[in-house]
Amino acid sequence: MPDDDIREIEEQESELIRVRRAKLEKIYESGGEPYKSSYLKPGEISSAGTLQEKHEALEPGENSGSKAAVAGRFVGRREHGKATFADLQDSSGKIQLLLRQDVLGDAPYAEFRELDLGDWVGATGEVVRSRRGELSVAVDSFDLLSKSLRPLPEKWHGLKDPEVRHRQRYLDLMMNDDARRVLEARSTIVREIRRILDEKGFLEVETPMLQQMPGGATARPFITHHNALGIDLYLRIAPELYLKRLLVGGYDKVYELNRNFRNEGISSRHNPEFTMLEAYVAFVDYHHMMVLLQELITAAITAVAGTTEIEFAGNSISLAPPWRKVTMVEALEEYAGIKADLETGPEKLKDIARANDMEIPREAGPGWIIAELYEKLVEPRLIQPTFVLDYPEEISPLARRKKDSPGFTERFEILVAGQEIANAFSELTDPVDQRGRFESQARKREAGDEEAHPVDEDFLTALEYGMPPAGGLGVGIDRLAMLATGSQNIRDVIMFPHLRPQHGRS
RNA sequence: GGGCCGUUAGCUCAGCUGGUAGAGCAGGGGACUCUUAAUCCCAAGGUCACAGGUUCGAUCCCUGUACGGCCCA
Repeated sequence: MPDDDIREIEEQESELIRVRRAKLEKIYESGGEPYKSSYLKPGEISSAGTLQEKHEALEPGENSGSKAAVAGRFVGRREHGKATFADLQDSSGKIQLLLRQDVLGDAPYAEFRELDLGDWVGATGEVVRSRRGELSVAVDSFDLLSKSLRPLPEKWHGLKDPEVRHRQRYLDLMMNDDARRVLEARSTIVREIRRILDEKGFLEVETPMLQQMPGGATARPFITHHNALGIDLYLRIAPELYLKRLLVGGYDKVYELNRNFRNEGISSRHNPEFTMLEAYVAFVDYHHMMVLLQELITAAITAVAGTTEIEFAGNSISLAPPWRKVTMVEALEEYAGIKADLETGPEKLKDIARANDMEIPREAGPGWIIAELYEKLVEPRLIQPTFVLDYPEEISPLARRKKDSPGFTERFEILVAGQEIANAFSELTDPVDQRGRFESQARKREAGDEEAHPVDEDFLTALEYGMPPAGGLGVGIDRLAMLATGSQNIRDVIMFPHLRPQHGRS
């Protein structure tokens, strides 16, 4: 890059950045290295949290007599002429540095004053407690580990702009304890779920993300392309059909905790890629999956919140089991005052739907209308954890039919705070029935329903070899993390949520 | 997709039915050896998101666009 261009770019930058670049140049000119390769040896650096714990008993004004090394981002400075207090932040918290010109020497003290907030710094010295009671490292030596060229967001109000918080998550993590707490809570949930399933003898597996036929859910997929094969592939909308193939293969407890991709709108409750737990257990039906789900969800929430009693969007929610069970048809009557089931007759159902401002696609049958009424009128009102049972067959092409309840399946969802948290059913294992379901989905597809399930011959072949009776479940991990942390926006529980591309920036 | 709201200094925010913008923090210079939003003094910092329009004159009024937030579908 010609010098002129560099100069032009620098002129466009703010004064703040230019000052930092000048300091960087100065360090190079004096033979310094502003980007070190390492600091001390592993184990020699103490975390802020460890020091705070270890020296808890140290009295204000008292010196511990023991030396320590710390390393972190330089985030605060209070200068008093020949003495300076500084704050270092590491992943465990903050620790104060106390620097004195008479201890450090004139030149190093002046050098420290050249540091900018945001720089990574390492320091050694005696652990002391200041007269005002703040645990501190009385610095006898320090090193600049990495120079920061950009100014930090404001120290007191922090970084609030949700757009910057999500686009530049690293700033959010630096500035907002709450952002760290929420994202770490998500990690806790995932760890807890894995721990429980592993203890129960489940096998964790990974099945294809790139699929030739996107199945296992009703949703529009992302399309991608395989150059060598010359074919389009789809990012999976669900792992379901592959996990079931593993049951055909003889595994009796499998799970996958991984990403799904659905090509739909982005909102405070939808990210195009989201994390889902899917688990399958051979020889059980959906009643068993209710017990398992209750255990998983209460354990995950408790691991984060310490209790099953949580607050969400102004509601007090008790997740203590057992949770209430209600069928979809019962719920529709109880919460919406609508008496409707598959006996009601298509014309009457359509009248009810229209009376509730619903648009009815041409290919929609009675089962679809009932489910849609339920979703629209009942779901938002299910605040306390509720199992909603027995979904119409029409919208459940992979679930087993419910005996004595024609047109319905052994399927349930868990609703908490008006949101679907989990979905489960007694799996359909009958290959002949499954083929019929696929075919009726295919007819919907032909009639214009882009989300209808395609006929998957390869999966049908697998089923024809025999799949054991099984219960299966899916849990939306992002939704669960929202619930556990009281986050009302899915973007707060995803490290790097999808945002629209910005104009004029790469 | 629709409605409402927002976008002003690096960050957090003010800005009066229209007269070319202010504060705090951060940054620069100076004072200060126990502060923790340190304090005090001085100086500096702006394409008021972008593009049009109305007007003698627009951060302000109007239209459109981009991005974001909330609500609805």
